[in-house]
Amino acid sequence: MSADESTGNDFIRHMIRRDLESGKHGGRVVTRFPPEPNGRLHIGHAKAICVNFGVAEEFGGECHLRFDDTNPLTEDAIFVEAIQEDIRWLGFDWGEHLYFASDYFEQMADFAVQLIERGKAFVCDLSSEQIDARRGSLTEPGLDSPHRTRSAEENLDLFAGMRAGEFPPGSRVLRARIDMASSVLPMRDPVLYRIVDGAHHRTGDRWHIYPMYDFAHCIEDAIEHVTHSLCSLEFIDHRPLYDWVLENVDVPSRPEQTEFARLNLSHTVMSKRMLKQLVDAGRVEDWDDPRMPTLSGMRRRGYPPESIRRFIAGVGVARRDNTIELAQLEAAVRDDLNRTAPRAMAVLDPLRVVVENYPEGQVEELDAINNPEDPAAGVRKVPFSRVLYIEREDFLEDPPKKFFRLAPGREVRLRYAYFITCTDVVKDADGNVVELRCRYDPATRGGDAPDGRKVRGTLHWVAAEQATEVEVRLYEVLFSAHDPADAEPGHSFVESLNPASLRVVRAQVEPALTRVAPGERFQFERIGYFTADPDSGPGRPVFNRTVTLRDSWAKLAKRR
RNA sequence: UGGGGCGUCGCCAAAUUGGUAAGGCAGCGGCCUUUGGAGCCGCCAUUUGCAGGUUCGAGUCCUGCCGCCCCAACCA
Repeated sequence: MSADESTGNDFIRHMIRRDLESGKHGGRVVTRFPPEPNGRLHIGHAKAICVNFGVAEEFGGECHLRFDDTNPLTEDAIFVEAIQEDIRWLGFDWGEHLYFASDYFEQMADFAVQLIERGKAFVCDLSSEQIDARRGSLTEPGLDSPHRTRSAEENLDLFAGMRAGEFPPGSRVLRARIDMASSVLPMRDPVLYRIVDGAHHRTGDRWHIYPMYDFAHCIEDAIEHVTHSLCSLEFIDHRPLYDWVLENVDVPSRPEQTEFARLNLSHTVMSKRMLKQLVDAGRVEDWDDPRMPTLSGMRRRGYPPESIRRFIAGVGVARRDNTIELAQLEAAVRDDLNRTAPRAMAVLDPLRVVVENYPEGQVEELDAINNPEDPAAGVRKVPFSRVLYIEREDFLEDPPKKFFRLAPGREVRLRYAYFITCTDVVKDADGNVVELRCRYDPATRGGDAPDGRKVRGTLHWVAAEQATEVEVRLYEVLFSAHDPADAEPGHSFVESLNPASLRVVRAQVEPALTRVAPGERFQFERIGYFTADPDSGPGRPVFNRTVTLRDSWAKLAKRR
């Protein structure tokens, strides 16, 4: 990953540098991020956002946030707000440049009239099914509509009728007159306008006709004087139509479309349809469930926005299909959190330890470093007393080779506290270990042995009396399949949902972890990074596991 | 199948006008360590889908194959 957030040498930036040198577009750079307000943003959108805003920033241009709200049937104002919140959170600012496609409806209708007057568009009375039947196939040309040769006067009259709401939805459309035999399917007399019944979240019932993407998008770009219209690869077949519309209508500028490959992430799905299905079926809590690849989900999961930007910069921008390993995203998240997250101790699966030679009733306040990577983070006090909790998996009665933790007769260090030696193991009637009896060495206070003796293991711990029990949500990948969307024929992507994607435990945490605000991020020493969920109450935090620490012991143990 | 896009290390991704294969993630060794974390050091493509050709020289040019993805919504 590069030091700054831009790779600076992907094909798009090369192109823009070339354009700047040649003076194309008057030496200006104007990009845009054009979300449709019909769902929440996900990590795939983050790439488009970073590319568009990033490029504008780097070349002294501007990036417009434009809602592509041309389909009132699927869109909703609540997404307009949510999308802005997510983009701001990611760290981008569109300044004055907030636009809505719906604000251009009047101009678009005028351009449609221009096309009609120029004999480039016609009103077609065919039904959707009939148009479909006449589209031809990949190898066969389509059939001309019987209405293709209507006079401009008649078309103008019919279009005015459509606009006035004189015809029912589906009864007529405005189509471009291009070429029904084109090998480029979007050029086969594409629909430009359809009649829609239903209120638009911004224009209400003012309109009865709505423009299609291919007609609307290029005009929106042109109206805003966008210079570089960057979109995903799937639109490459639409570029001839994008250019055709702009050539046949009197637009104020000539934007240029360039396509790049969208982001795919392993172990998740990126389609809005599938994400919505997970929400609707209750497979996840909501769009912002911490397991979702949505920006709101990642925010709640504890991913710092900076880490997402670094991640996007690290994977680059190119034209080939790609699926990035989840591990790469997690590496970016760890890299950020390692530097910024204060450390604290929490025991997720407590095992009681009694330090037999420690005075009953005594409590010591020991110094603990808040962040070894950041001296400015300072130190805090951690209480130590006779009864403690350690992680159950940090003790093994019969330890294998290379297990450096606690075992009968073995000495380990309690981080920032003392060396302890396990002297006895207490079991219940079923033979389960329920308590450890240990002795401590008073000379090792703070964790250093004055005689210089070494211990291999250092354990995190918590003083039982002073600890608070809290809820901790342990997340894993949502899907166990590498590419869930690529399910076998006859099978659904939901079948590869990971049943262990959420596990809730009750943990014991040190005092520093009880008064935290939602969104605060911590490293639980030796375990992973956690963040306080919005579900947290005063003094009653709920923690989400953001990502585990790298665990070379787990790797070693798995190998044997 | 017509059209289009793409094939460089397990996953991403660089490589000025052809000049002799960056980097990141993952992995593997080692050092260091009061987090089995972090950090540090080292290893990890005689080779760019395949086969030919041009050239002193090809990932970059030419020819022919092979493979993957996208397009037949009144969605975007």
